[in-house]
Amino acid sequence: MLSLVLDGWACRYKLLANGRRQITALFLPGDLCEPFGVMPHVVDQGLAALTPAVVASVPLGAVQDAARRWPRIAEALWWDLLVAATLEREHIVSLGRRSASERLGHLFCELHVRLTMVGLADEDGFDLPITQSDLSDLLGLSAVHVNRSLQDLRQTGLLALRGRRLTLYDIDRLRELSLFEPAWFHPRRSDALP
Amino acid sequence: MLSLVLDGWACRYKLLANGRRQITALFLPGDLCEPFGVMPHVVDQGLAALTPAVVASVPLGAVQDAARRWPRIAEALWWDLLVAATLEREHIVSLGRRSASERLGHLFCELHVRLTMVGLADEDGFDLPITQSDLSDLLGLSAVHVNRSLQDLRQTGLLALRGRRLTLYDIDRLRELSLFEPAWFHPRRSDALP
DNA sequence: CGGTTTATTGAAGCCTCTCAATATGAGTGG
DNA sequence: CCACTCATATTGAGAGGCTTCAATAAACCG
Repeated sequence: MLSLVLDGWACRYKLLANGRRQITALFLPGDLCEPFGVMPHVVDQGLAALTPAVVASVPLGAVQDAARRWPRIAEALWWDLLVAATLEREHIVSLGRRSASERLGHLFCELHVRLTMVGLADEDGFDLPITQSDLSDLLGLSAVHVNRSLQDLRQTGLLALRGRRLTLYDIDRLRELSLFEPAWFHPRRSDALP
Repeated sequence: MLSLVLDGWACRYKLLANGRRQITALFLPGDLCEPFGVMPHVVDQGLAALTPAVVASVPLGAVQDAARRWPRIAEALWWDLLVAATLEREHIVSLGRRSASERLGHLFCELHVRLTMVGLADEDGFDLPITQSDLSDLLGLSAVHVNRSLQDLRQTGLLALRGRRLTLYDIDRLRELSLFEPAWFHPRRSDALP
């Protein structure tokens, strides 16, 4: 089954024996929950909706047929695979080598790019429908510290977060602070086809 | 180009603007540096040898031909893709939700499994040819703290590290301490084929 | 409106970091 | 075989980032 998020936010996560949760990937509207639909019986991680969500499920066989028949579909699937892998690697970099504020800033920059691509963000910002506790599980922090780092970013005048709306006042400065390098977002499609 | 490590250890890494390095994936003998050879013009990360290494390079075209002609090859490539992705996700979990000692222990457990699969480890342990500084860049820690956590593990009687040889005295206890769950290592091959 | 989730704040402590110095080891050339 | 050098490992001390626990405020929901 290939799962496609149509609306809402979802994630893949792992629950450790000691009760801690780490979110491994975040899925926005338009995202595939598994690259290529591959990865069925790998039970090591769970899938969850972070907001009410609408998800389309396509049987693997249908995906394979479509990919075989229309090269553009195969191309899109490879493209998705590449982007997802890149995001995952950047996630590792964030958790390993970025401070709390940098992680938050980097995430917001990434979300801004991704949401813009599907028409869910404008220049000023976007809707952030998940909780600070979710953010903490995504960024490997405690919820309390997420809250405090968020306040730092606000007091620096970089952003505002009221209700569910995140407003970005100075994206360039936020990117600089977060060591965000959007270069990784543009692999050339034609290279992806095996 | 699909790169295959024949001997030695290599890695994929990212260098941040502030000079910090994060290793994103570790490649042991037998590993492909890019799943399916995909990912050429994605310039966001670098490839480096951590020890003197021998690497085979296969032109992408040849890989595609082979995969098309012999299903077993395609199957193996998908298998590799799955395992690499799983390792990457587990890496995220480690960086986000495991302490320094747990990260080290988990890494050693993982390496023990992977090296055993290619005949480079026995029950007692294996050769660890990389430096503590490399370990720190892999685990998102400082080199100093890697050293101290290593000493903790030694003093607990779980392992020894003399020269380049890592000896594991009590793998079961190490796995428990590190929240290592080898379940993720056994997706069923037949599920992988798209 | 009452009840539940989420956000915010305070205080204390531990884990991990940085800086800096020393020790150990490996490899080289004399 | 020794002296020298460079990389790696180890140790100490102090600081800071982040965590935990716990309490309060604010927002959301039926």
